Amino acid sequence: MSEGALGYGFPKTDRVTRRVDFLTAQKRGRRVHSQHFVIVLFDRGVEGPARLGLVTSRKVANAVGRNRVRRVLREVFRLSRESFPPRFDVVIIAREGAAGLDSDAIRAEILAALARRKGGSAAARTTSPEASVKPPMKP
RNA sequence: UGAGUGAGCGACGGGUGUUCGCCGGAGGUUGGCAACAACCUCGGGAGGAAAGUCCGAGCUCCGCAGGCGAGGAUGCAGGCUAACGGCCUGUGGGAGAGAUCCCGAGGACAGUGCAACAGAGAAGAAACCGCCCGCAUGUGCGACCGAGAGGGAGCGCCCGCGGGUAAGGGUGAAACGGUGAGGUAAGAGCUCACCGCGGCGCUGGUGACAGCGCUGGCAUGGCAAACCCCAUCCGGAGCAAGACACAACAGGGAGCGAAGGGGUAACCCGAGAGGCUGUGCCGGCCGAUGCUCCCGGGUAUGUCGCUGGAGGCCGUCGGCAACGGCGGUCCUAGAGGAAUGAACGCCACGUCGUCGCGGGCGACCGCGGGGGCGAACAGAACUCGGCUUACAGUGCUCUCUCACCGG
RNA sequence: UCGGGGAUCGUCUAACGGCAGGACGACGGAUUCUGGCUCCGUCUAUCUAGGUUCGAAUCCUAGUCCCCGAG
Repeated sequence: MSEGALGYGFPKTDRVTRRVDFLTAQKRGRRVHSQHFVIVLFDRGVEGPARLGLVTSRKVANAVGRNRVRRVLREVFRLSRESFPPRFDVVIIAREGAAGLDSDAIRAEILAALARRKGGSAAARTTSPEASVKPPMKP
């Protein structure tokens, strides 16, 4: 794949697809909580793009509602790649009530949570990964 | 005329544009020995219930001579179907004013059970209050008869014995046929008429059953969604089935393990067979519980199973119908942390105001313009046939209610 | 995908097909100077919809929700 150029695509390599990866991320990763989501960030230690994994249990909604939440979360990931640090596995766990939100509310909540992480304990680590990220190109 | 209510039946379950994306398919370009990867083009990508997972099958693996039993399911008849607990057409019941709808609808003389409370009595019954007959008969009053002794109809109160009876009272969800008449001491299917029930016969029907006739006085009380009996059906598991290819680790086998040394031996030491440091040399590090190869097993993982099928639509023929035959035509989801989306529009649709035009005596209706609001239930995970449940709107039929208009 | 179990006062739990009981709690009262303890009394429930039965928490059917197990 083309090195590091962040388009708006969402190929399979940018997803967490193995159960083991989910488990290690949830076991070792850092957690950021918001009202309707839990975001787990785990540094794989290997160079590569950010990968997204989604967890929506049956408590969130019925199948249609769970699908919608996942699609919107993917859309947030896809259109706001600069907010997701490379090398990290990002697992987003939806909580009860997430299905009642509209797209804008979900986007705002996720981005706010990620920004809070940077402003917090991650400040010491500075922005070395983020610096190499090119700003998103115009569509 | 309009609005609404309830019930039933049927079909449907929006279309489309732009931008950015997703899934798998075909073709092409580039890179690579190849597997493959990236990109480009083309066309495809949720449902009537995809849902619940309640039945029935296909498919796959395991098991299997046959019989009996256990366990489970079904239960009016005939038909349809690959099959079904499904569907169709009927039969018999039930509900309703009606359109119409509902029914697990075999057996209670095979056996075992259950029925609280009330009531005399609750199962092949009983005699409480009653009614009737016979016998026995206490006490008070006592018309009347008699000269008297005494007898004594009758009335009041109290108390039996034996028998008849199942009509009446009352209890209950249910009391061993119902109503009426005759009959009787009083009563009783004791007799009769009608109804119900059973049996037999005839007729119609493939049958469930229906109609008619004769007959029995009725020993058919209820509950089997109590145990159960009878009849029929059922081997078990499920695509995480199952098949194939194969890492690591562990297991088995073979080979290597110098010179030299120790030990009876297994084996050990060792300047080292070999490995790491990208490769070669030097150097460094590790190093016999090691290294290399082979074997079967088959985990992680990958591939297959994986979608063209008891398929949809149209026509025609047979059938009341479910359905079937024939002909034509169409096929376009196949993922695997799980695609079919997001944003902004346009057009249809429904609804609420409003404006214009047309129709009608009128209540109102139709068409058009512009605007606001709304759009359900729900997401394929091997595939079919059903059932059940959820659902915005829309069509038809029937019922009822209200408002208004005309007569 | 398959299998099992459950739902009863606010909570935890009982109940051969026959009046839904108990404990804690709540409320009211008594006792106390007040509160607690104690005593007395009261209130409150069968998950939903149908069906069988004279009668259903119990039996049957459908649905909703919860819990557990197997791969």
